[in-house]
Amino acid sequence: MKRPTIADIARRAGVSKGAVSYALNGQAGVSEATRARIRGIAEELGWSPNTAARALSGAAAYAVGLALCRPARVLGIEPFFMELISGLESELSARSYALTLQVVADPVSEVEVYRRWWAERRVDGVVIVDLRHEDPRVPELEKLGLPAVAIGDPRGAGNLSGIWADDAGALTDVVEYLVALGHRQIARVTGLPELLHTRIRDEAFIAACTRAGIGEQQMVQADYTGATAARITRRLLSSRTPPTAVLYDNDVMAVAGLAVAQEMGRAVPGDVSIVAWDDSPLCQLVHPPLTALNRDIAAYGAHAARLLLALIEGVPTDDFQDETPRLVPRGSTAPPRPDR
Amino acid sequence: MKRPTIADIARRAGVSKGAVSYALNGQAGVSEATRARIRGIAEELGWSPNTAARALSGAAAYAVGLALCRPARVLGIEPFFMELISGLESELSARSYALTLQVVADPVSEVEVYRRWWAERRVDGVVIVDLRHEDPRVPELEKLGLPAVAIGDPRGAGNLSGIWADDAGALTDVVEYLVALGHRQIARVTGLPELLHTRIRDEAFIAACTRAGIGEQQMVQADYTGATAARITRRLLSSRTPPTAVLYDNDVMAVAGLAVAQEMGRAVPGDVSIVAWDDSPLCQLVHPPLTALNRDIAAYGAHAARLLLALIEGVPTDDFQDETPRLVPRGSTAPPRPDR
DNA sequence: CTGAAAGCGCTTACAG
DNA sequence: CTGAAAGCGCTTACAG
Repeated sequence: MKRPTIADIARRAGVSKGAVSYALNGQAGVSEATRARIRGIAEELGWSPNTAARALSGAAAYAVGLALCRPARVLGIEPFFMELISGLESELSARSYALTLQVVADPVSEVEVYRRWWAERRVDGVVIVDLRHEDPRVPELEKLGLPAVAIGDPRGAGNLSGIWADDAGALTDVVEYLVALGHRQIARVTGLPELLHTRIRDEAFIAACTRAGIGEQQMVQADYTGATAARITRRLLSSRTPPTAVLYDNDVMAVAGLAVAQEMGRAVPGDVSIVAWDDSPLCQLVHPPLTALNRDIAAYGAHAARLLLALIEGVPTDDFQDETPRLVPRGSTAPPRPDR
Repeated sequence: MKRPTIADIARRAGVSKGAVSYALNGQAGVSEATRARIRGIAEELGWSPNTAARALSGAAAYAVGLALCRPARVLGIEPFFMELISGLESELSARSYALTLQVVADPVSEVEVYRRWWAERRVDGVVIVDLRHEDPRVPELEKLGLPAVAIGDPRGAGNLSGIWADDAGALTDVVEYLVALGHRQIARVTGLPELLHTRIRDEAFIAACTRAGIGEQQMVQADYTGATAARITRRLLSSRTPPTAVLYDNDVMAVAGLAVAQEMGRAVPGDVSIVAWDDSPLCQLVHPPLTALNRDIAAYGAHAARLLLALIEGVPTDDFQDETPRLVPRGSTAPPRPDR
């Protein structure tokens, strides 16, 4: 048998379709008694709204979009994205919003996807990640008028609302901790240089090292993959004055760095200390477990979803600063050997 | 300005809306000349179909659903899901289908999600993963009539079409390889026992060991998490007759097992060989790199999407057997020490 | 091969 | 507080 529509409910309740719509959507226009009766009938009939019909009538699509611009292999191994998705989901599904996902090859096709989604009214809003310096997506989304929340520093988010955390502060904490342990030769293996947070961390790293009177700090650009991090780490550890501590911009690279140290017979943390940005379960999977900057990525996602839903409903919103990543010391950091 | 509709195109082309619809959807009913002209105008106007209107008219929703029933932390760390999603996506987006994702807490709410999706006509079909023994989702999906493709052994998929691979064969390969290396004490750390493929691998493991005349094989139930695998591995390696080779049911557990061996001062592969099911990049991130069963998960996803799309379009389909996972030997396996 | 029309299931002004 | 009606942008029989 066919699924019930509001017309069925209206007939059964002896009211108009309009009244049913008002009753079911919690809008003014029906008495509480009628509303309760209509709700009861809807429940009894097992009614659920046809989202297509809703969307066509100019109401929301009840869906939120997320486009991911990373190659499959990188997406797979970095726990970040799935944790973010879980966090988004927890808020969205509680409000019966669906999450529409698309993997894209580059920022240009990402903008294309947003344009299409919005034109087709597939989504009511989007969450963007990996904010870049002068990010082309920001003006484009503003122009489209598609509600959007950016995960990243507000300085790069234009008029979009954003969820952000104090990366510079967190990075400074790490440097000061390593300096306090006695390290003077500190290296940083960075993420993709075009990403805004990479720049912010770069600057904080240099500033913190300068403040500590360290001139020997090194930065090497990488790309979040284990392969690149392994190559760089081999080079760093083979140099005449190898660093005594290395800070990696994600968990995957830090794990790869640890493996290279082991492969080269260097003790961790005896010969070299290792710190990972992003304390995923990966960091506790290896031996020694990695000292890491911990942040609750699922919470980021949940906050982003809440902000976006508010935006979609026309509630004025502001940027949301999430917790600053916390340094969690584990077995991969220690004072450098005295002879160094 | 408002986005163009087929009415705008029809006016401009001097034809009816119906003709425009036929032309744009590649259906019979218009001459090729008219079709080309209408297509040109649509392009010029920047028209894109309103999916809500399409769906409401009884056509497809142009969306496919995927519900994931794993806790956020597990989802995050196991590369499997993101790779599967990437594979699905590659086929779906090429055909302008969206992927709708939802994280659910248990199989019961998973079925609820399917019911709602289908009632709301949010999706045209779904892909289900982690097939269980006597999986309740299978009869439910059959009853709903929601097109569905299962990733898993056809023996558990009922009338649903499935993408599967010969897990038993792959597991047998591993055992025979280890036996050929000289191992007699082989342990297997399994995945969730309620999953169908866990049972299939269990049986294959016992059969292969029996064929090789090995009585000492051990199986310990685990849950894909590093924490559980670490605990089990500590116990295994502490026993009076520790295994000389351990086969883990996913990459995460194998990496955790390696870390425990290192923590306990056991050499890998000298004291114990390690094999991982699922050769994700994780396996090559650690030292020594892990011998693993390699399969192309993105390809699984792509095949599943293709099968589902065919099903949605009413094309008769059959199960699809994907490649058998290939054993990739790396540094974590070797003959056992002669004194053992 | 083409046109005019009904209808999908909602929402939302507009009258009462 | 309630009802009748228009309309969202498509698709698809049904006539010509």
